[in-house]
Parts: sequence; structure tokens; C-alpha cells
Amino acid sequence: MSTAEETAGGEVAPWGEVTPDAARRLLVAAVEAFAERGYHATTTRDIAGRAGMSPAALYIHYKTKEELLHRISRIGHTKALEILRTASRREGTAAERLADAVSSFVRWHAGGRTTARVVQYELDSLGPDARAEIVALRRQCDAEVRGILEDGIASGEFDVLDVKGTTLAVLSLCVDVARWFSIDGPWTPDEVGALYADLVLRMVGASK
Amino acid sequence: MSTAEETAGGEVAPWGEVTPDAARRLLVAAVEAFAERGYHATTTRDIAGRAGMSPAALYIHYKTKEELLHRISRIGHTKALEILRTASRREGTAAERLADAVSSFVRWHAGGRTTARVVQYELDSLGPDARAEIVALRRQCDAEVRGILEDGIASGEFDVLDVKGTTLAVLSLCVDVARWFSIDGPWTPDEVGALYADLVLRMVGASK
DNA sequence: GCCGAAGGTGAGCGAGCGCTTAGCGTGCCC
DNA sequence: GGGCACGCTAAGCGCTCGCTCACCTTCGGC
Repeated sequence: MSTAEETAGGEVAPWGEVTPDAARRLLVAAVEAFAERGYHATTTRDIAGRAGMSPAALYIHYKTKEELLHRISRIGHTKALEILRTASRREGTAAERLADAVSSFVRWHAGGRTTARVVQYELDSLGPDARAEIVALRRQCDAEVRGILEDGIASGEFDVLDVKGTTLAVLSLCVDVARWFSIDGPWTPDEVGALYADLVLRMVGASK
Repeated sequence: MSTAEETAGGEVAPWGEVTPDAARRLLVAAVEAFAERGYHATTTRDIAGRAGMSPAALYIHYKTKEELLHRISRIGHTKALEILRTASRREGTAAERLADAVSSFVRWHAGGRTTARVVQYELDSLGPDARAEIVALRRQCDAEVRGILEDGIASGEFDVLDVKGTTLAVLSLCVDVARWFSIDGPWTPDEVGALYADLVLRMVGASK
């Protein structure tokens, strides 16, 4: 059996690590509800209903509604960081690694837009402690991209005026894909990934 | 007297068109509350309290809480469209007009991040009719940017593979500024505008 | 000086919220 | 096959929500 499964929207949802089964069903239901209506507009009754359970069942597996968001956010950010790290640490020129990072990061945001939307846009609904933990993961994502840019500048591949600002812009561009991407639109996640990799290489002065 | 005033955060808020005075105070209070906590997490008691009025006073000037969001959204999108149109229709090369559009659009999203955050990220909280009206305004924003790109391609200034995708990416990059920009950060709105104008010119193959 | 319109308030309604609790069925251990 | 831990449900508590309503002030017109 695979650790990934498909939701109704054709997305890949790697929630295999969440056990037991009832806890995973509740978490998947919460991701869908949060993505559709936002954290504050989602009720615990709605989450439990989507998972085919009574409202009280939620509290057997999670202490509060916020704990659900926290778990989703941590798993999502960990996955995002892993994607960037894999691309950053592979072999190849800085341009190849940057293109790989951007295209795979964008593919994740487009293909898993339901999860990505929750992960990227519901951060402010977390309490201070949980938010601090997630913000630390974000800074690591930032560091991975900045590292590739610095490598490319050192090797003469890239021409970048403001490393910090360009890093932010690259990540911002990728993240915002989750906001506008639709599976009914004219592009597949792969196509957006390829388009964005090209745009980013141009931004750093590395286009052929 | 000017039609623009300053909020506590040093932002420009052109709400002079909203009358009478009590209605404007309520609207400004709603913008701040929605930006801080999101539409659904904001209570009508909070909005009225910020405006120094009782909860019931809100309903003298607005039929529902959603009408407040609708008015804010329409005014904000109209202003955004006006900014893009002004840049698009001035004289100059396509590169100059694109740089102007991006830098002024970004300045608006950074300087008026409170308003921009509500305008750009609370769209889904509107009902179907109101949302349709706002989406139409967005499409006009899209058309302005695409128009500049097509002019630049026709004149040979730009080298763009996918006009539709690049238009979307340019707008996405600018809009997302409202999500991450902070007045306490290392940049002024002007600096981000200049940085982004440079990045976008590179994206369309027009950098010097 | 009386009157009605405009703009405000305090109290509170019905609904729905996050979450709790008492108790029920089921399978596992001995 | 009796006891019990576990996963779950039905019912509902205390609270706060968006919104309403009866009433109060202020003020210009005559």
C-alpha cells in the first residue's frame, strides 16, 4: 500500500503518517474544509460530518480545533522544506538546482493546492507558540533558496542585485500559485512548474 | 482638506468618498479589523467598538457585515484598476509603462497593505453576486497588464513565451506583496516597487 | 415652542459555536 | 464468558455571534 492517496479533486495527499485511521480521516476532512471556507468559518461539526463521524469524535483524537490546524501546518511545511532541500542539495549547476527547486515547489503548490492553501494562508489563525514553530520552518525554506542564489552568484551564473529581496520574490511567486491555481484552468501543475522555472531563471539573469 | 488621510500605521487610506462621517469611520474600522483577524474572525461588536460606537450603530449605515466587505472590496479594486490604467495609458515604451505599472501597483500594495490584504485575500467571503462583480474588476486589471506585454512583444522590446501565464505571474507577484510586506521590515514601499519593476523587466526579457 | 426626521443607544433574541459528559457497543485478555 | 479498555455517540452546557427593536436625543423648519 502506498503512503499517498488521492482526494476527490485529484490531489496527492501524503497523510499516511497520520494514524490511526479515524484521526487521518478527520485531518483530511479538516484540510478540505479549511481550504474551502477558511479556518474561522469552518465548524467542528462540518469537519466531523465530512469524516462521517459525530462532532464529539473529533475530541478523542485532537484536543482542540486549533490542534488540527497546527498538525496540518507542520506536516505541510515539513514537506515543503523537504522539497526545497532535495532540489537544493542535488548535484548540478546553481541554475539547474534553482530550476528544480522552483518547478517542484510550484508543482506541489498547484497539485496539492488544497493543502497548500491551508498551509500558506491560515498561519495567522494559529496561537503564538504554534505560529513561532511554523515561522521557524519557513525561515529554513527561505535559507534553502537563498543558498542556491548565493551559489549561483559566487559561480558567476547569476546576476542578482538584492539577494534577500529576490529570495523573497521567488518564494512569494511560488506560494501564490496556491491562491490562483485551478485544476479547471488552462495549465497542468507540470506546465506551471516549467513556466515558473523559466521566469525565475530570467529574474536571476541566468536565462539562456 | 484632502480626500486622503493617514491611519495609525502610516498608510494612505483614500476613503474620502465615503460619507457621512460615521459611515466612513465604521468602514475604516472594518478594514483594520478584517486585515488583522480576517473577515470571519471579526465581530460586528469589534468593528463598532473601534469606531467608538455601539454595535447597533453599524446597522444604520450598512445592511449587513458582508455589505461592509463588499464596499471595501469594490473601492479597493477600483483604485487598483485605476493605478494600472494610469500606468498603461501614459506615453513611453512598453518597458517604461510596465515598470511604472509594477512599481506603482507594488507601492500601493505595500503602503496600503491593510486595505490590500482585505481586498486581495477576503474575496471568498463575499456572496456569489458581490464576488462576480469584483471578479469582473480583476479581469480588467489582468487585461491592462496583458495589453502592455502584447505591446512590448509587438514592438520587439519583450521576449515572452506564454503571455497569459506571464501576465498572471506578474500580477501574482505584485499582489502577494500585501501578504508579506511589513513597515518594520528592511524595505520602504518605494524600494520594493523599484526592486519588483527590475525583476519583472527581467521576466519579460527587457532588462538592459 | 412644537414636530418629525436622522442618527444614536441598551437590552436582548434566536441561532450556532467549541467543547464536555454520561453512557453504549465491541473486541481482547484471562 | 466476565471484565474492561477503547472508540464512539446523543445530548446539551455556557457562550458569543449577527442582527433587531423600543426608545432616546438633537436639531432645522415654521
